[in-house]
Amino acid sequence: MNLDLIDKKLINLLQKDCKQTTKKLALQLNLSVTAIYERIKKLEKEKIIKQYVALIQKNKIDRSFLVFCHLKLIQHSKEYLTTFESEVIKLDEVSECFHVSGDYDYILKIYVKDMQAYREFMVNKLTALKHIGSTHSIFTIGEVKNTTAITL
Amino acid sequence: MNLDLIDKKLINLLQKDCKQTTKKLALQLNLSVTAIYERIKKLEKEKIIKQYVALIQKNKIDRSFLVFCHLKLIQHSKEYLTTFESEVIKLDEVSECFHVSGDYDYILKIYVKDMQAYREFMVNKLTALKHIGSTHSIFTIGEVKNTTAITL
DNA sequence: ACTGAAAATGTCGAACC
DNA sequence: GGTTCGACATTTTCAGT
Repeated sequence: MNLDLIDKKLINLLQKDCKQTTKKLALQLNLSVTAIYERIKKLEKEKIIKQYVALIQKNKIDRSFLVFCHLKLIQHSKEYLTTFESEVIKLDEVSECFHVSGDYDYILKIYVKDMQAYREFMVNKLTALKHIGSTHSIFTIGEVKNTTAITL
Repeated sequence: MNLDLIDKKLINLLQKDCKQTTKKLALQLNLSVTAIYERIKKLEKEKIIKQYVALIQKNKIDRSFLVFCHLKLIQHSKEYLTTFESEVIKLDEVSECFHVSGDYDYILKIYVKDMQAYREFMVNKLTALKHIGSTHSIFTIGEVKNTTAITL
């Protein structure tokens, strides 16, 4: 699908606040409510907009300690990869997990309450998974930028 | 604020789909529409819910090449840190940037179109910033898990 | 927390530029 | 592609209990 300038602006606005009314969006984009309505429906149908979600302030729910974990498997057979992946998905603390190229195999992004909670997570959950070779944890000491929006 | 079980379930539901009607939420949680309505308002007022956003399918907008970049500054004076941070925030390609402990200073999460776009980003934007010592790029070859939700 | 009701929006068809 | 108009369904919002 081809996105024109208005689509892009619309997407940018919805990435900042998806609960604004079509009326408000229409005003900002100088179009009618119906036109905006139809563009949004199209973006949803084309799955360009894949989801509408609430974002939570993590420090208010005791989950603001962020750790990146670099992880290596003991071996790289397909079986090892898939079993590890299907298991790591289930861990609630792991909000992101990417298979990467380079010195290690995976990067995990982990939100927990504090260092003690991280220790418990490591001991009881992460290193309990099969086929794990080594891990390296990097602790976040400051959030400079953290957005879900891709500016078009 | 103290969250009871219903609040937690409500937050979990809104993190998956924040556009469901209060009616639908009420049914799932066995409460009246108004009760849910007031709980949501409370969560918003307390800033536990900080934002409602649309999530975009990145491959449909040519931004599905994900790179993690580990970055070191040449020096760690407060001035160097703050100027770097205020500059890196402005880069649209950088969706996340965290100050971390360890071998390097920052981890950046960067979404671009492809390797060529990444090269251009590096040459023209990132390494154009002041005070940068070294960078190390890690390329993502697979997305195992990528959620914005924190399960309560 | 609930019921009930008013106000606002969402939704969509139709006629048209 | 865009517009306006209109109408009904649905939701949001809130007062009263």
